[in-house]
Amino acid sequence: MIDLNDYYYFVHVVEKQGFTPAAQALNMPKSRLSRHVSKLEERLDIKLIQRTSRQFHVTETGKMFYQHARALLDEMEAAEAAIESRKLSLNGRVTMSCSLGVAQFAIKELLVNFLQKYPKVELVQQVTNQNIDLVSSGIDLAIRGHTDTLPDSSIIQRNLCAVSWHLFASPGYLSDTGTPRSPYDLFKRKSLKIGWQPTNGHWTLENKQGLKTTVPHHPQLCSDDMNTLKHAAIDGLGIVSLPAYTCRDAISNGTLQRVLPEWTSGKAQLSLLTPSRRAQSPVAKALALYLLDNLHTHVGDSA
Amino acid sequence: MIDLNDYYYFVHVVEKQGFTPAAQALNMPKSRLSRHVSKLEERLDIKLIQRTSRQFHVTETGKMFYQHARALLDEMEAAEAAIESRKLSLNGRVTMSCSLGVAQFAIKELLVNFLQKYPKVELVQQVTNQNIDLVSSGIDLAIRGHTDTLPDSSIIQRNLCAVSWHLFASPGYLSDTGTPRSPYDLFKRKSLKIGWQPTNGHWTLENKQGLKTTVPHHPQLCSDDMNTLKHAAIDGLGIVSLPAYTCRDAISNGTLQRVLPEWTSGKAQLSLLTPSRRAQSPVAKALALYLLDNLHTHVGDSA
DNA sequence: CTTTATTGTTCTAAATATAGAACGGTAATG
DNA sequence: CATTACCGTTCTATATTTAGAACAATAAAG
Repeated sequence: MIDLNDYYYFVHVVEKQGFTPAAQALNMPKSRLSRHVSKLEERLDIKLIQRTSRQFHVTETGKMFYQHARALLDEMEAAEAAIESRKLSLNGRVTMSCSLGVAQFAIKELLVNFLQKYPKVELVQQVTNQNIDLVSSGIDLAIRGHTDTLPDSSIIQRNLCAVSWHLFASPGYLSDTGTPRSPYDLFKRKSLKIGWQPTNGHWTLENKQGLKTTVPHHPQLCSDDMNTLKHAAIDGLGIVSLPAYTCRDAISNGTLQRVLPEWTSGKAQLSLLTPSRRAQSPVAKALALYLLDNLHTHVGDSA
Repeated sequence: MIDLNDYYYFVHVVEKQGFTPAAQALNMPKSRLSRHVSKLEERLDIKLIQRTSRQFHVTETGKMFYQHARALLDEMEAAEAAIESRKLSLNGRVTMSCSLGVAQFAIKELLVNFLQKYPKVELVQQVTNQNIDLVSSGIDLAIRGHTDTLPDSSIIQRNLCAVSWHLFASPGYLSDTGTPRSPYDLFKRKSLKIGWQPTNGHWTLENKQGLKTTVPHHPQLCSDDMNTLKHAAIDGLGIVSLPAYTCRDAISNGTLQRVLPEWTSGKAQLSLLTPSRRAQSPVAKALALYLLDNLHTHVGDSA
């Protein structure tokens, strides 16, 4: 079977006029080069390099093959360079908006990766839980979480990923107060609640069979900040409903446990909003693409 | 590390619009394609194909990379086609001349391989032990064995390989008559001799230290045909001096043994003669090249 | 002529890639 | 809504490839 790497090895052996110099130029054992070139000759059923321990001569056929193989490698170098330049050439400023929760839990590492990949890009991030007007604020793209379909507008919306909300509590809390077995075990429990309007709360639970149950609970702490609620839960203050991805780390290191794993406490959608597809700068496009390509693996339900 | 095969796999996945169709087109498990494309993306540190179990989307970067990768594959196909066409396109007649011994023992398999590689080539082989005039006989190339340097002429000469002559005899003969320990043990032995002029013979032996000894022997059979002499020796008729390569098979299967392995009974040179380098047809060039590239591995002392 | 240095090839334990099946996730179908 | 069919990924025993040393061959140096 054809092996394109043979081309690579062959070209270097020809250009360095020998196996040993090629091997040290490529920093690999010469035995490998030897076997690859032999394999190539065997496959093509033609001698490309005439060699003894002291002579090195590229045959006529070998010279012709070298021309093609060199062109192939040039094409490879062009491809690699194009990728690199696409990463390096991207520059300029991009402004984005997102909620506090998304900023803290969903895209933190992603933005760092993006900026490392495109070192000339400047990113301005406006973190707010209010919905603001993208166009008048000069924002290139925004991430919004929502439960229902967003209203039509001139804004371009693209679906990023689905996000389930789960119930969480600390292992200590659960062993102290008992692990709930059904939604009814949650009735009027002490809890933590996102947002402060209203100050009393109820969870709408849904299982895989599609059954829905609404359970009232008693929030001891209401906050806009998911991180505050999460750490309150870790400290054993009660049960909290949060997007699944916000607690993935706490679940894996055991500081939180999922309550009623068969039930979800909400289903939201993350969408990417951009003012208008035409006017987008290359940086904004790249960031949008990057988020579309990668966010779901960091945040999506299936991740 | 860079792996050019990744380009190959990537191009096919893009062109077939999926891993499964590409896999069956290439007749390989899709798991391999999956890992290769993943590896490529990881190395380039960029997503090329956005894929879930039901969606397949080549990213902008992926499309650009595809253009280059496709060009690379085109170059590969050109290279492979050039090799094939070089093999197939070669046609026409080539006439060569050589001695009976060379024809029987040195180039028999080589010529078959050559003709299999270039199916449209016709080969005319004139086998004779006489030196004939290449130009007037319309011979494209000749192989000549000789001990001394050939006289200068308009003929192009290229060295093919050095050929040592050794002494051989059958194991039976040696056990019957005693295995010689030194050249003197050969004195006036019954023997087999190449050529018939003169009908009495003497061997000129030389060892690695450069010592030379001339020993007279008594030929019971003189013949121009090495094969006749070889089989006479196998049948136990006596000791024979022949080019080493003619008896390589008999040595390895045990029907002959080398006599006085420290001594050679002559040193010859095989040369390739061509009328004039300009006037050569492509076929003649190819055959000359083929013999230059391969003969020494079949015949040369080091083979 | 012997020694030395350097070449390409061969050998073998260890690392890597592969084939094929099993898997988990998703869209279309009844 | 449950079923079916299909897609890409993951898993794992098997097969291939590799690195590094040993090797054989050859030309240059002493």
